[in-house]
Amino acid sequence: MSKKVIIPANLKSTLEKGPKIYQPGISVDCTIFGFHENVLKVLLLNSAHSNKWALPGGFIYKDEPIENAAYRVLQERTGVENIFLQQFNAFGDPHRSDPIIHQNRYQEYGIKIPKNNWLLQRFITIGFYALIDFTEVKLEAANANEGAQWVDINKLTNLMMDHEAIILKALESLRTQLAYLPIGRNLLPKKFTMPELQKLYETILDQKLDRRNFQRKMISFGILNKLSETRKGGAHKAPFLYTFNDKKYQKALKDGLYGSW
Amino acid sequence: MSKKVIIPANLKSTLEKGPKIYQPGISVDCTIFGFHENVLKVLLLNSAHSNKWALPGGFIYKDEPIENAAYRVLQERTGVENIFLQQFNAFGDPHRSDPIIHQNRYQEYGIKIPKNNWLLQRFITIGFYALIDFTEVKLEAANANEGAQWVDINKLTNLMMDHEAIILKALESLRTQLAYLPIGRNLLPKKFTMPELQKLYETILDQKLDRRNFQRKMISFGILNKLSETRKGGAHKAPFLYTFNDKKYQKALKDGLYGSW
DNA sequence: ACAAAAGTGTTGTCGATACACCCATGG
DNA sequence: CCATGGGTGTATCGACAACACTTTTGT
Repeated sequence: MSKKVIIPANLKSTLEKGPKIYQPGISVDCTIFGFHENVLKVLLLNSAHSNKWALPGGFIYKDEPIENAAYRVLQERTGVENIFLQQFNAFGDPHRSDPIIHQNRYQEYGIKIPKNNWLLQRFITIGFYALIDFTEVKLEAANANEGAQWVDINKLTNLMMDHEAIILKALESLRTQLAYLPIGRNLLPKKFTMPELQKLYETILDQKLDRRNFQRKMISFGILNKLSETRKGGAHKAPFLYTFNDKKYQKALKDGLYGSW
Repeated sequence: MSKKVIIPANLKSTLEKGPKIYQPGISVDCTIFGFHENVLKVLLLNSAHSNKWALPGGFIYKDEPIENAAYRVLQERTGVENIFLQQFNAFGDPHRSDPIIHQNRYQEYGIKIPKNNWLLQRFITIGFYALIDFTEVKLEAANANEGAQWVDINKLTNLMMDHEAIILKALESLRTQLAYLPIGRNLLPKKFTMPELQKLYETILDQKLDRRNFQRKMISFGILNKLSETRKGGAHKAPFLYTFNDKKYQKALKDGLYGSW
């Protein structure tokens, strides 16, 4: 897992006070999906020194629900309010966390982690995935050495620990959910066109879909409002804009797109 | 969560050595589904004194994968080998575990848990559900005060902490999986009849299904072997027996019953 | 005017549903 | 011999996939 936004002064205090204020041995990690220029991306942190990518993650305060901890991480990294957040799996291989990673990270600031410090012990992480409107995120470097960046999901490389496996599992879960829950509400801007929505589906599913059948199906779900405006400025015929019908969207989130058996 | 099979002598050692051999603050809880006499049941433990039902659960050894811990719990309670085991959710409300429960439990053996003992702290539990062939389970009382019993899922009452919520979430997950994964392999005896399989589905889904359509659909999945034997002894026409085709069943477990999009 | 993208319509196929009939068995 | 439950067949409906034609827009 990774840590919340910190400055060196806080690092030391985390080492000492960590076990007192956090649940020991547990973390949350968030796979944050965004969609931009027809590419599905994941928000990752990179450490200038270690040259490894990491999922945004954090610890859980002693009196904090797990979901809140995940939400806190998202807020810190993206500042976005309207987020779809879903717990999907716990990762607990005994050797998934590598003490050396923490050692190196602290080394960058000239700090040596004492032996047997809680940070060096085994961590079980609870994985969440989040869907976020790319256009609403303003990336702010936590500090000079740690920046957040969007990374193409098909170009993942050089990830820390088991973070790549976590992302792949998140994607798998997202695909499964796609089959019976509406998405897009959090991945697209308020107003969007049908082709944009279709591209999103095609990207997540990694598969071409028929333009007309897709449109009919989406409309049949009854969660869209068709606007009379069109998206001007494209090179060709202007497509209509849509918004999600919030009420019906929420209902579909609860009951599923197809109702029950 | 609950603890593994223990005798009083072990209770004290758990208090002291617990934090050294187990991951602190984390447990696993197993919702074990069985099917018998057309009723879906869950395997629960009851404490003679506390008069509360609890899910079989346990702790995770320092060097043990989470799944192994869950499997260990299943083995201890059921002795069954062929088990479908699935992680489905982590439960982490800060106030879900109640120190008084542990105090009372130990009180039964005349032991008082020291203040600040690890057992009294917050626990996050990782929920698994298991599907088990009812006929293969031999319930053995762990000790005089703690017995395991099958409880009708529609008659849950007086459960410990958040265990009822965990079971309901497990059932919900099971229903969802039913839509795209084969089940039954672990819930039914080797040989079974189509009406029996149907009853299983109807029970899990809590819904009547058409006899003939159900049969056609099941056969179309291609995971069944029809035997030439029939189930004699019933009051009416003898139904054919089936077995699962293990190879194709495993394949369906991987790829889903409908393939991918 | 034309290429490229978007809107809209039609048809065939396959699976899901609904129902009807026949067969076997125990009482 | 009849009530009950199980095996098998068929008609219909609807969802989905495949495909064609028209409309709009920028260049």
